[in-house]
Amino acid sequence: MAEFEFLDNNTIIKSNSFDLRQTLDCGQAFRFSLCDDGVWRGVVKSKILEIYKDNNKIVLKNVTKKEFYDYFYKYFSFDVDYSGIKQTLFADETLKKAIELSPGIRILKQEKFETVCSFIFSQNNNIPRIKGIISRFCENFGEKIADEYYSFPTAEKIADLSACDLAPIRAGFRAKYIIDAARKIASGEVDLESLETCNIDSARENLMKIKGVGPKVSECILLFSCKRFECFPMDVWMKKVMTSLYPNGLPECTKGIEGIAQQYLFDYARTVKI
DNA sequence: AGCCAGGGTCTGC
DNA sequence: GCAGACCATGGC
Repeated sequence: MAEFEFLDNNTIIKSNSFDLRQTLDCGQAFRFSLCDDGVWRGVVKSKILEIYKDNNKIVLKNVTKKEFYDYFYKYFSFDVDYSGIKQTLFADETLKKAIELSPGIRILKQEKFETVCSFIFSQNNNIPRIKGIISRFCENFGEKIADEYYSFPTAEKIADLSACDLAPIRAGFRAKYIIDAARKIASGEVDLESLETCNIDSARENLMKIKGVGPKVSECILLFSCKRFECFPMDVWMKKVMTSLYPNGLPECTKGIEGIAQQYLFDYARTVKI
């Protein structure tokens, strides 16, 4: 059976490694929400994405075959063999439990400037408030697409502002970091495009030229927008995981895909509250 | 009410 | 190199 079907301008996905809540609301993306009609909506590349589950299939509404293969195929990591990865990680008992809890997590390949800003906003912050700040950021400085839907602001637009212009979004001390990020990205001092292919340590160094981007935020950017699966963001939850579940370090089976293992463990830690 | 949050910077040893 | 204060804000 084919993994994808294309019908009436909708893309239909059949995969047992894709759960909408587990993927869109697991702390990697902050712009999706489950609406009252059961449809997940969010803005990606200035397009309102509508996704819902229909029996065993997932429907990407108004996404044509061409749009899917041009962009969303990689956005949703369908070029990644999740069943193989899960099989590899099953070698570890704890990871097996984590994966069985949330087998439908996928790491997204999100837009880079959006991911940089999102994880700068995330610093010393909680997920509900991160969403609020990002939402106000888009409302104030993005383009209106439809009622209550806005594109993510461009680096060029934000580069022309100053920190006090961001007061309405109530980002606190993070506002000045966003301005610094936008200016360095708009000027080319920090090249986001090279992050996917260049040496991983120079990718990290490059990102940390931005004020407010340290080790944890740079790992998140590389993992959630560049598919650098060896990156391993260490937040307070993952510190708990490491001290209580892996005092001797990560198991061998995670080698090269530490970031994917991390996302299962992050969700597991927050759900079972270890 | 007070602790905490997908941390980083700055200062002082 | 490393510990500790400090940072704005609001969710719970």
